[in-house]
Amino acid sequence: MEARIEKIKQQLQSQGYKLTPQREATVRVLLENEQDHLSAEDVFMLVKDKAPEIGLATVYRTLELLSELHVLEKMNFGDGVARYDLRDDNSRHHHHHLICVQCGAVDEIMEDWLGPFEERLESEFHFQVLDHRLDFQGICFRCNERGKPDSLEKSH
Amino acid sequence: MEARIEKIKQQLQSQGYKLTPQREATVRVLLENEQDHLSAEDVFMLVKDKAPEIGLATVYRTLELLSELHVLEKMNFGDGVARYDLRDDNSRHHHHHLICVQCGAVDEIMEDWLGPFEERLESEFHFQVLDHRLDFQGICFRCNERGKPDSLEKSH
DNA sequence: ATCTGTGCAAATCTTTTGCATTCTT
DNA sequence: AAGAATGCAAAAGATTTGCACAGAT
Repeated sequence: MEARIEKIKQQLQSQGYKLTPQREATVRVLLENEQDHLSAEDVFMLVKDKAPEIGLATVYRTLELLSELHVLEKMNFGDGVARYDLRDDNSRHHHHHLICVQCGAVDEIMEDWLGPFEERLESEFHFQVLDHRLDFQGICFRCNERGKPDSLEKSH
Repeated sequence: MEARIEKIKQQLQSQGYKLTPQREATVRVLLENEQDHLSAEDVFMLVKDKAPEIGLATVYRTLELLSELHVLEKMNFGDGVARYDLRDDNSRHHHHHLICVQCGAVDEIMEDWLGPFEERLESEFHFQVLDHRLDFQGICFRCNERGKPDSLEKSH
């Protein structure tokens, strides 16, 4: 954790920015909730516990800055708010999302299935791929289990 | 075209809704610009040519209604506005997007590459897939050509 | 008459911006 | 003192909602 903060600090400094207390508190919240796809409002509320004087605008500015540095990825799952994902260490991000339409959970698959397709895009479509995004909408395993704990259960 | 409007009319009527003149004008705009991923504002301006008295709220309500009926898909490409895609005739939609980060164009690939993965998700992850979304960000063939018309051109 | 749909304006919600103040160097 | 960063409040932009009115059955 400290190592990752140190790294982000260096990414900021290499571009002339500082890791201020507010920015650090924001980054810590993101690290502590790495799987959670927080919205700006979510981050704001969590950061307020650590640094109650912080303003919402600062959170937005920090998230924007970190997105520009490719520390975060700004995503939109269609619910009207932007959500932020810490990126894997370097450049491209290689995971996919499983979005449950029932409970709203967003799980991640930490594999990259798209390499072969990206090659086809470049050779056949002359499209130079910089990044990708793959989301599946459906019913997650938790909701599936809840609905029919096992095949022995009677329906009503 | 008329056949598709007729079909949408029936989808509406089967749920107790009517294809009013405003709704029909909206649908026609969507059909005429099928590849264009229009925003609500875009649709509004185009519909105004056909039906100048229409209100923006009506366009929003129509787009929302058609999305609920799965005639349209509401998408978000990250530029702060929702965009709408006519869906292929029936249920699941099977095309992918190539989003150019340089000129903003959104092209479509009318193939479905994900069938095998969806099977894996169901068997390995117990995730019941209802739909998916696959977007690639990169540089489109047009911008690529503009940048280097052919490989004979010298760089500066 | 009733019920759906519409236009307009106001309200709401998320995000951005202006500006005076604070912090860091 | 100078520049960067912050907090607050106001502004902006997209979308939704309340409501009186128009249209169709």
